[in-house]
Amino acid sequence: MVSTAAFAEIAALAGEPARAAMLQALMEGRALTAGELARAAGVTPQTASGHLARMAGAGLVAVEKQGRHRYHRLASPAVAQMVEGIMQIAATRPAPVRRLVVGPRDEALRRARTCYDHLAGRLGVALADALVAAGHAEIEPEAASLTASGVDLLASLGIDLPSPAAGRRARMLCRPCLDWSERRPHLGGAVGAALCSHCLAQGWIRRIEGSRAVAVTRRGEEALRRHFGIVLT
Amino acid sequence: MVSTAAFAEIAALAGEPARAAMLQALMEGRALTAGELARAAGVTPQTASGHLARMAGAGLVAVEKQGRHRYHRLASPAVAQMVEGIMQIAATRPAPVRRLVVGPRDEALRRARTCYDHLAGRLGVALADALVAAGHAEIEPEAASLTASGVDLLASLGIDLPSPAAGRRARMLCRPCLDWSERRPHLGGAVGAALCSHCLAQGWIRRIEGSRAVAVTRRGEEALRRHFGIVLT
DNA sequence: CTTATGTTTCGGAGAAGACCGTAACACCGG
DNA sequence: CCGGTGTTACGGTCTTCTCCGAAACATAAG
Repeated sequence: MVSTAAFAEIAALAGEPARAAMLQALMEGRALTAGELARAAGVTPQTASGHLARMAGAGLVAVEKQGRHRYHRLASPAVAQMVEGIMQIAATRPAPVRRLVVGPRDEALRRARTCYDHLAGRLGVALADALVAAGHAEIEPEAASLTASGVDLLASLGIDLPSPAAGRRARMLCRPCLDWSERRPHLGGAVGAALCSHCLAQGWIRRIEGSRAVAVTRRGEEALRRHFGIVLT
Repeated sequence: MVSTAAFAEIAALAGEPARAAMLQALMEGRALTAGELARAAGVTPQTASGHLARMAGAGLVAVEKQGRHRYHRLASPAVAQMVEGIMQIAATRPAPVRRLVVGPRDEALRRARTCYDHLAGRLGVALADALVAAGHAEIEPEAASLTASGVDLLASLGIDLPSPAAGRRARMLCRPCLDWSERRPHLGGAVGAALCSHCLAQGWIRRIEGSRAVAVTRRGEEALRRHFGIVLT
């Protein structure tokens, strides 16, 4: 058995508000400094440092020294998936008191955001829906797959997909990810990551500072409409 | 954002040793009484009762009254997936002190066990490998799929698969699940569950009391060899 | 009705852990 | 070599939460 103690320790690490906030902040996929994470969690740098040391020791975050900064990121996609899993449950909880005022920050997040390394929110779901509608993908809650035409389309856009099994297969299995705000699956995993980084590289979207939200640029709107037929509301 | 508070609350619930033990016990997929869970966690019934009430309130476990017993089970497959995700990380942690003596109980678990609703351990992985080798399935870390021949095979064995999209598609996407003891993917999700329950129903395997381990019966050995070409070491 | 079993509620004791202030330590740029 | 900034270590306070004993409640059986 995965020792209950080890299980509890990992979960307990994620179960403290300050550390939880840091993990969520790291879900934007970038590496952040201890100071940034301290601000994100609303604690002093000393406190954050202690938390980060513990999480690093447990293999939740990886640290990279660079000059006088120490960049922290999630240790692996597996950790991101664990965080996703917890968020999934947390999101299905009945809201204790329905927040009447949903800030603009929330609205931006629901519209488009990153989920570790891929796109989520209405944008992520719209992208997934568009691919399915055009026969480029099959997406179910448990698994997903790019069809041959989907692989071709992405290749024609210059998105280089990882090539498992020498990439000789026309179809390509990929990971679905249940969107917590839309409650519908979107594309995650390596394919989702490739799509997301391509959108960023092409300037179709850009990150909004200090948040996991992303903004769709004017050029992005046009590109998404032309290539995928998406018009984001 | 999924409020950090909600996220932390869920993780904290899973992060207390007694509750963690209960969640792990519930991963065998059956509904257990409060008393059984108390024993599994090594606490008194009063303590367990309190924990279970909190977890039920948070939507982690579902309760069903039956006479003077109250049966508790994981509230949803999503919760099982969250637990799996945490176990994944806990399993990759460097073992603090390598346990030299691995009990027979551990050996049984590594050989064959249930993972919420499907098979895991060497049996689960061998089953997955056999299906892949025979061209009945494609399994990758991120996603998996039964091929047309796989769907036919299972149908011919009398395993009724869930039929998404009216089941008119020959192929069937399904969920891979990384085995924590074997570190390789096996079949989970609805297809894995169908396979597992069929094995149980046919008497090919039987549960070992008080554990997530299962034993392969003599009849099961033969059936697994005949239908899938599996010889479990 | 009475007894036995399973479960929940209540209250207090005890332990664990988060937090910050202060101070020391590393590294960059000049 | 020397400020300035980002980060880590230490010590003490404080809150939080787990845990069990005792007792009440619910249900089934005799």
